[in-house]
Amino acid sequence: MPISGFPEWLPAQRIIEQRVIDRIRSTFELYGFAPLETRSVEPLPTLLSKGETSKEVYLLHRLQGAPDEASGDDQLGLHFDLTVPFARYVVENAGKLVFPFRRYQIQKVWRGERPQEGRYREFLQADIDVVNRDNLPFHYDTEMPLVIGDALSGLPIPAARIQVNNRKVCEGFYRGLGLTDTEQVLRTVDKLDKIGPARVAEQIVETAGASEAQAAACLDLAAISAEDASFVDAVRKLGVEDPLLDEGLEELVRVVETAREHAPGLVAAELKIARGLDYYTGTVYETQLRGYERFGSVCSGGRYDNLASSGKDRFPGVGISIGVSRMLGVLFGQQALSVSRSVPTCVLVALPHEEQRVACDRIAASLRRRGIPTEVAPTAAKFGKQIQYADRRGIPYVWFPGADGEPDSVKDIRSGDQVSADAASWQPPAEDLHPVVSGA
RNA sequence: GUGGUCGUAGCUCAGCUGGUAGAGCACCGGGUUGUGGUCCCGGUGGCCGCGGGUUCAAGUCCCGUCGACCACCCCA
Repeated sequence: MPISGFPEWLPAQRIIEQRVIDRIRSTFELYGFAPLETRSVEPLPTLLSKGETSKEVYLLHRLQGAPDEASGDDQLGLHFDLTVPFARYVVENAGKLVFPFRRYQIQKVWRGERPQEGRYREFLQADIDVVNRDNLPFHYDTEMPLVIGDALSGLPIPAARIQVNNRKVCEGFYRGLGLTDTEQVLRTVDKLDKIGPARVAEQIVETAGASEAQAAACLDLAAISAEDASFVDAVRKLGVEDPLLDEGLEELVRVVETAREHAPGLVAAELKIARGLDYYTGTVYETQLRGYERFGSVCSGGRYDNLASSGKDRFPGVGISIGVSRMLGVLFGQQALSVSRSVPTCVLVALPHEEQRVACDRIAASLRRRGIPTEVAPTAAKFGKQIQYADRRGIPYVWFPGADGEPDSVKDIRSGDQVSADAASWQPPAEDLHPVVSGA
């Protein structure tokens, strides 16, 4: 029986997942991010340092643990994301790392939430971050969406749309408006798509002590959206003044304009985007796949200026994380991904008689030596059965050893074409060598 | 963690106001005695998610539980 929230895929799905991971990984490396893996567990205080997620952290304890072992600062929990462990790692290894430090991390994380389609308790994230000592130049904020756009655009999935906002814009705007509980306003505005403008305004008035005019202004800000710098004018028209607002607008423009040059259509300034964890201090990203908006963000992150520090050293960072499991879970659920075969095998060597297995193994070895994934038929069944064995798995070629000094032959079972072949030199077309993932 | 909908064969689903399980596809075998897919014939396959209760009798009603999904919460 399945365990709620802990998905297990079929081999065909795992092949797709591995392809996706390969693509993401090679793109990350193309941009110079160094590979890193951190342990699965962190001390509880580390995990909780970022806010209200305590309910969702899975604790680790021994079956035979001592009774007093079950509490205190030495308790361990499975990590909730990859950013917090990374921040801890950076502080711990600051002396050995070279800054600015850019790394990627592709690992499972665990959250004790109620599962749904695309929401799991154990899932895979692919994370990039850049951290620096003291001060992190802003241009890294502009680089993040480009890397993600590059990684995702190489996959047979719907186009990604990265929505960007900057918390300085919202906070500055709310402050300039005279509101003090900017966090609360932000949380409420975040529900805009779900509960609608009327109820958001209501709740801002109720929970953040705003006047109706102030609430209306917050909604006006949230309604602004643009794929270029034109959003600045729209914000200015609202007539709110605040230095933090200016700073945020300037930053947001740089993200949007940089993306506009390198990847038109990928990034949009969307001033209603608020979320992400509460340690974000500036830029925030949230990504949807076109046509799959209702399944939420498949990739998000942001700038965090205060996550890691040690003594008087500060390590500001910016990062973004692809929710690989969510993305795939949702696409699998809609049957939006397929793979050409459910095994890596390219060639099945047919077995005429059990006594010829040694010879068939030799043929297989010869093909494998040249990188062609090959298996030998499980039994010396009728050739029809052996072809069927290949067909059901999507294996494209069946190899027939030649009888009595005749040359071997290889059959493309999709077309039925069969030609003479030598195991020492035959080569399949490049596109048949490995399973091919495609959309729908 | 709270609330809701749903769980019948590998898959998609029938099964009436309770009367001890069915179809299509898939799978296996044969027609086709060593080159598949089509077609025809035959066959295997179910603790009706699991546990308890009500009843002479439960797939059907009730409770619990596990799972899937949905809405909150939160978020990848």
